[in-house]
Amino acid sequence: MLSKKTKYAIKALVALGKNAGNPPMQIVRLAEQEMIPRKFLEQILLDMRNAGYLYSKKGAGGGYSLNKEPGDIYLADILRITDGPIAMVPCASLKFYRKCDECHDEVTCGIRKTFIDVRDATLKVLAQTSIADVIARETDGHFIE
Amino acid sequence: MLSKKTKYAIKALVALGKNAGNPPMQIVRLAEQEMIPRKFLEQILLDMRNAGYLYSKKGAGGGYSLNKEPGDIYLADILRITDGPIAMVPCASLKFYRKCDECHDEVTCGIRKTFIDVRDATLKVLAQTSIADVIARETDGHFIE
DNA sequence: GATAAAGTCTACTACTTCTATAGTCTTTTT
DNA sequence: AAAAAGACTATAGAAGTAGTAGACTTTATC
Repeated sequence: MLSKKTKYAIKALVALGKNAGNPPMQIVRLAEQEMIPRKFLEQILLDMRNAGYLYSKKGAGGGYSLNKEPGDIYLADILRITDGPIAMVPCASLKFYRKCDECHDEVTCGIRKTFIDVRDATLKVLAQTSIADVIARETDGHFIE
Repeated sequence: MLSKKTKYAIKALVALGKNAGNPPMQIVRLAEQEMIPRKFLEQILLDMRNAGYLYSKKGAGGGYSLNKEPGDIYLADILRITDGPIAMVPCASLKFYRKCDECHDEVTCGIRKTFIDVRDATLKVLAQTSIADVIARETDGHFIE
């Protein structure tokens, strides 16, 4: 399951993406608008800023804005910042590889192979879906339905 | 992340799959062989028995065996028993659908649409990979490497 | 240069879920 | 009757998640 942290992160990025062009958005406003606990959002934004996805400005008139194009921010990268590995087992992770405690021989592990396939399938979606895509899809809904 | 419960479940099914044809396997033996805490395994096997995947027999000479062909037990079904939903957000789940608390309008939610795609990609693997496949893949490794 | 408006950073608490263990009961075989 | 198994329920400890608190720093503006 996706953590709330990650959902909040995506929502915040989407909101900031829509706000592009305007003056930066304050945490408080963003929190109210997206119904995210303020202090929790604060931490999340900080993480994403430190990862280079957001630009922040202190002081009066300050706030947050995107540091990249919405089309260049992929969900896979966000998930990794907020939730860590995308793979369902550590030994199948690309960026957070770790040996599984339960695993004796990784080379012949049938479970591992399957979950590498799952990881690849998941990444095929998440590494190709950007914040811009999410925004685009928000309004699509009416036509599909 | 996959829970230990699920990993243990898969390992147990694989072991029982290999044991097919022989007399049923006792929990204690299975636990020792697969290095799974005995009482924890007990619960897991019980869940899978109640879900119809295992056959159990009490008393001397009793134990556990598969109640289906290894080729008819799919990982997706096991995951659902032990870990619940496969989708990363409840509102994108096929079998455990639930509204997301953070979501206002599900129809236009761009996040939901993306995670339905992820779910479909994941299921394409997990709903087509059986215990028999996992067993087959265990020995494949040598040739691939 | 003082004040206020922002973000930064660290620590902590409450809650929930996961992992594991314990113990008692039931069934079946010998 | 005794022993060998599984069935079932309760509980404890550990880890992770969500959220809160508060003191600190930077910047704009008057």
